[in-house]
Amino acid sequence: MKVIPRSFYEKDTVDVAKNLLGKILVRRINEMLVSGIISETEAYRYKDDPASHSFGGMTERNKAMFGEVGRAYVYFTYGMHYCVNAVAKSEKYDAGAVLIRAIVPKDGLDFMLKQRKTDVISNLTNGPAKLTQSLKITKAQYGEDLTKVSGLYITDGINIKRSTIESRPRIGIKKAVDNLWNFSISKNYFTDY
DNA sequence: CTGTTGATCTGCT
DNA sequence: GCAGATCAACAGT
Repeated sequence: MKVIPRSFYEKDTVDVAKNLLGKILVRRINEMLVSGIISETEAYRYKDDPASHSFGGMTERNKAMFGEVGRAYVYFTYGMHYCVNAVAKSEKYDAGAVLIRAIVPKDGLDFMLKQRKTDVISNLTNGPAKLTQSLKITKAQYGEDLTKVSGLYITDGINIKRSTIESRPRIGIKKAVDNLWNFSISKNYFTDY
């Protein structure tokens, strides 16, 4: 599997969100690999996106969104949950990131089950805070380079046809509801597979 | 400094 | 369907 180069992330945040579907999110802990196929993403942009963390300008928490593309933006929310984003933006914007909302478990099932303290595989990584728990992603991965084989990176995966991508309003968002920036692989894609 | 709200999930009702 | 866990940003005092 080839690691995805930085140039992949130097495009419009919304396009990168779509392109990330089907790619593999890989977490390396010591020599062990834990990974999954990215099946749902959301785009968060900048001044034109009131729902984005970066909308109000740079803060200590969101500064990764203004930094180099192809890096991880990890944030803590609701007092107990972490979520992962891949920093991605075109030259037109100073900030932007793609939230990874769901993956399909691939390698390291045992580890994930242990992390989540459950035996229901379908409930392992089907939410943004669930997948970070399964892959043991925390603030320690803040700013990690996703374009190199490091503790956290993204590689090539399966090919997704453009027509099998579904768009919806982003989940749990009240602002900018007209932006259909939640992207997922149609369930039919997996049942046919 | 204080109170509210949130890109959430779990467990109970 | 709702409370609880309880951190960071923000608006208001």
